[in-house]
Amino acid sequence: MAASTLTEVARLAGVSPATASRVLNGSDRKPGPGVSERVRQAAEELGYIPNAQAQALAKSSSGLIGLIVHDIADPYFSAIARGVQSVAKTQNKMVLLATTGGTPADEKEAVAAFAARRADAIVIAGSRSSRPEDQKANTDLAAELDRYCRNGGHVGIVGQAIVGAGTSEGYHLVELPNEELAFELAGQLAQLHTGEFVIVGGPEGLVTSDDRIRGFQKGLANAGRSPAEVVNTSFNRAGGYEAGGQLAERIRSSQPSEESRDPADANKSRLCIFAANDVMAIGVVAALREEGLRIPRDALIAGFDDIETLRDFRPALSTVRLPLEEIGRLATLSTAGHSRKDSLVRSKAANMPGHQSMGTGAVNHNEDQGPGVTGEVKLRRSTQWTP
Amino acid sequence: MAASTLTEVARLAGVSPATASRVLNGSDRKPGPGVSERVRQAAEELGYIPNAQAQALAKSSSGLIGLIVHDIADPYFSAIARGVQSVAKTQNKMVLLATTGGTPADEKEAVAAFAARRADAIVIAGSRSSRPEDQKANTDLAAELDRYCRNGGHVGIVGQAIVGAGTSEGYHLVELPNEELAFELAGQLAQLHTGEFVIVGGPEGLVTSDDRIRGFQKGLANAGRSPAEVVNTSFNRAGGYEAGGQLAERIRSSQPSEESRDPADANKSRLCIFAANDVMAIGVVAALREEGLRIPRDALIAGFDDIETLRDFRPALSTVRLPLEEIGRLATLSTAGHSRKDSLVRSKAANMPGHQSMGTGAVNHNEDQGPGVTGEVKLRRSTQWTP
DNA sequence: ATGAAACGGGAATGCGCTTTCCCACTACTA
DNA sequence: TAGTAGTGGGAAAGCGCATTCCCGTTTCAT
Repeated sequence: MAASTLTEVARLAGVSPATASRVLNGSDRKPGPGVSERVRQAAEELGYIPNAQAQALAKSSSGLIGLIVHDIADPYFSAIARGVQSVAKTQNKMVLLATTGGTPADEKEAVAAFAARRADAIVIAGSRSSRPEDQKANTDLAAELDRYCRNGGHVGIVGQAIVGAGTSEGYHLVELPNEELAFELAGQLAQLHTGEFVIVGGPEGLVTSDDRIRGFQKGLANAGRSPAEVVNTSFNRAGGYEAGGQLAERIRSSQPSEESRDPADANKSRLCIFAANDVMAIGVVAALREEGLRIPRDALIAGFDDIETLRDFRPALSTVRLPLEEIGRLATLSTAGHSRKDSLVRSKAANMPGHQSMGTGAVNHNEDQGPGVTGEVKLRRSTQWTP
Repeated sequence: MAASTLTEVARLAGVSPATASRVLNGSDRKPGPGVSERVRQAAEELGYIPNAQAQALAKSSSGLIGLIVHDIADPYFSAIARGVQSVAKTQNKMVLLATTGGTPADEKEAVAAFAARRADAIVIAGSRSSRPEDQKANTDLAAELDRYCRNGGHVGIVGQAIVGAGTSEGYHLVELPNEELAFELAGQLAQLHTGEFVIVGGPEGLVTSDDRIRGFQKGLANAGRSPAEVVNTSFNRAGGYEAGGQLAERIRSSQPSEESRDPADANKSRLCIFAANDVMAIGVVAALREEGLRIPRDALIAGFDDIETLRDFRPALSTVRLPLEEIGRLATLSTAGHSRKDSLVRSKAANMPGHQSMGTGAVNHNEDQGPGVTGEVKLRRSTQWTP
């Protein structure tokens, strides 16, 4: 018992397949009411479901949106995925998922697979890699994307432009103000913390991480502070946990003895640890606590992303809110044309008030005045420490 | 500049499309080495990417796995999605995502859409609804699934069987021992908590929630405790937060005055709140804290699922570990045939030691000895309270 | 009343690929 | 040497649908 076809429906309704096709889909030609009714009824009777493959083949448009993420279980990506999914739904499209672990080679594979499926659009989330060993794969990825675009595809990129990719028609970049927001976060933290800073970041060459680290360092410099030491590790909870273990030792050894401890200078001796994302920050906290240290008594922790499920964490992380779901929406909308008149699209905010020396020049890099994303620093003044 | 076709490759290589097809895909007929080389080179030169739609149409198998979830940003579902994705990758398939918010009508739509795309398999995660008003939609869903299966599709269902769905060949159920594990959790909690219990659950008729509530109540009864009051709300953080607000008042009003408070009887006056999932539990905690209450001083909180990003929450939730990623894997594998000899598949553990009165009879319901899932209670003995 | 224009419907072609069927040719065995 | 099995390749028929023509009818303006 195979699925019924349009031809069968047509035969049952006593019309030609062409007519059946016209009534069952939104064709511009509208058959007569009597005929329409018969066809619709026949379709109902047979439980007809159009073969999307055949449709796609015939009109070379698949109704598919490809989404590329590092890891769908990472709350950062799943939040973006929700945004993508939501606009896909409004457009009657489906989203095809590919997870790559961040490997450019896998991303290239995914793009090829999406191209093979004639996806109408591809959304790439997740940091680029600028590591030398990934350069070749990045070039291949760029080439693959170029080809996809030349064949009429649209791609929306979240974060950073893909190095080596041409600026052809189909490219749409949703920039994330990682550097700017990290800059601002550093500035605000520097105001309430007089002690030392340490940065826990992802592996060198992970652009998102590097951007945030760079911004943070610049923010410190701008506040007249010396650069923070950087610990590079993996860009996830495990990495944060590992770094936290190292830092715990260090904190303990540099701590004043229990007797001489004075709440008044706690702030000076205390470390402020900036983790390049919230999940890492949580890992840091877990490790520190496991070593018997207490937050915020022994260290101040800041993260990035403002992950939803982590907002109820206590003491609350200082972090930076990124509207992840909207970012996903924007990236998807940008591929659908007409995005600039959409109300969801706002101009990118200047996130570095009163500071021009960062070298980025104009804040909005988008030549085409494309969608911009605004974030927000969420500072937690958990300066008081619990003994 | 359109994408190149197989015919073009064939022409460039000086062979027929048939031959080109044979060399570029794993056909059973292997053309001569010279020819193969020419074709492969021509394909390379043209940057040929096979049109998956056309392939799917021709061999009526799409290489697609459909995944239906309530909300991809919910960590419960994104963990399952990761599992699905991982086995999809090993099978060289792609996963198509549909989010439904739990509405059976939307789930039916999703199944139809997947069927239209000729998905090789469909995995449905997310609780069923047993509410009367959803009955019609459930029946429709079952019918749609039945049809899909009769047409050769395979479906893997996570959690509960879909009411009204026939037990045809393609059906595979990955049962979750929600009731059993909640039973056990209640038993263990009853051992360390002498006070009252309250249950915060999802809306009545949400089967997963109902199962967990029922199991918990039975566990309490088995421990000689009176049934807990049940607060029904939405099955997410917001619901937990709302319920937490109500409970806060109640806790405060029933609390002994500050002066007469005696740590010795804290355990008796304290409430133990079981939230039907971790995210709700976090919501409860957030609300209680906002009302000035402290955990675990003023209340004990337990959850369910053991969500990864929530494991570092302090004080740690008592919860139940469900191997979500593996559940996703199992559900996907079950649709691929041969799952029962797979090493990942273990028999379902009996999670109700020494207790036979629950009425479920044999613990393993799977007639076909299909895959089973084992969970684990994670009790947190945070009985000491911080003043 | 007669022409053009609009309309409702069907036949046929093609989307890009797989697969069956068929043919020519080689390499055996008897 | 003749007959047969095996082998590498091509021609062609779809897979299920959209769409372009094309044709017969009706409607309207002239």
